[in-house]
Amino acid sequence: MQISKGVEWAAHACGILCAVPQGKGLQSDAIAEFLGVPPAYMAKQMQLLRKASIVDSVRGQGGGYRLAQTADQITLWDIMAAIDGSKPSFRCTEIRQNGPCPASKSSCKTPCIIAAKFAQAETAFRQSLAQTTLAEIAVSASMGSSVERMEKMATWLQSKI
Amino acid sequence: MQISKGVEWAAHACGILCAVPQGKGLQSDAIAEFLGVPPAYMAKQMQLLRKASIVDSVRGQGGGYRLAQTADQITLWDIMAAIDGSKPSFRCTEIRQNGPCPASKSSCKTPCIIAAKFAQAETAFRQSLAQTTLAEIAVSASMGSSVERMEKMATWLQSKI
DNA sequence: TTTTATCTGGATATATTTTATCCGATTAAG
DNA sequence: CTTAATCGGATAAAATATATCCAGATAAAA
Repeated sequence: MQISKGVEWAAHACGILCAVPQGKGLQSDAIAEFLGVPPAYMAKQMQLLRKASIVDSVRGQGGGYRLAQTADQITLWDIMAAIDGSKPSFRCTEIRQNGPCPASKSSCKTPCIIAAKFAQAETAFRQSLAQTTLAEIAVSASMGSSVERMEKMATWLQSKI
Repeated sequence: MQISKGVEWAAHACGILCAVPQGKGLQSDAIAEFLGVPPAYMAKQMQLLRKASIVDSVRGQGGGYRLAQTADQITLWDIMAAIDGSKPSFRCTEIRQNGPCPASKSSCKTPCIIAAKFAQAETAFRQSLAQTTLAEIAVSASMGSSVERMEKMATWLQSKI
């Protein structure tokens, strides 16, 4: 069970967008350059973030992406759900209805106990991610970063917007 | 992010093995028949369960599979880890070290905050699964089952061991 | 108005993982 | 010795993840 790389990229992309001033936008290619990832595929992830209303896009010359919500409203779960989807990762195929001793249709109105337990575990996973906001991530990331790097990033960003 | 079907199959397979009397074994093909799944692939899942010491196998004529531990010692997490592996599903590719403003090696001794948050969420997931034992599942399943079905299952099992 | 820069959406291609099957080797009962 | 079962590896098909490209839409700037 692997989480797509796009989730990692998208999370870092949103982190950069935190530093983009109000009213400005950062291009998809610039984001890809900053993260050192393939631009064409990064663009796909940005489109998924837009569909989920996590970022806004501005078309045309001088356009780009910006956050559609404040950083404390966006959670890691929002980002993951935008990229990977929010369908349960455990797929119950109703095995209990198969074979020589199938459970009756009527007894299968309540979900299979195994599926229920997995659903419960996935809820725990989602809730954990939903407790982490982008704001928290941005702060932690800047705390763990040297002053030199922060200045370098600010300069780079200036040259792109 | 999808959990492999094998996890579902393995969980149900272990459920059946709960009903196999001490000292007896149930063949892989019989398990597949009972669950209505492809025998060859079911056999692969049984081998994974064996590698994880969740089941024991007996080779040769009259052989088969049985639980290697008591039902209350086996958790859903054990089964899932046996089939899907226990590697983290979020893969941190150290994006922060990429691009025009890379983080220094020395500042990357502590894990990336994003990876850390995902690790935390996965721990919540695992702990939730680890709290559910096979015994609990077997009881719940039998509670939700009709007397007719339980008898049918017992008869079928008798014919196979 | 024309040019330029950017996102949009779909088509396509490649790599990886999942799903599935088969077969020879091994083991044990009859 | 013959039969019945798992073991382990090789292989193949299907699905998904990863990645690229291009024509079209849109908007700012010249």
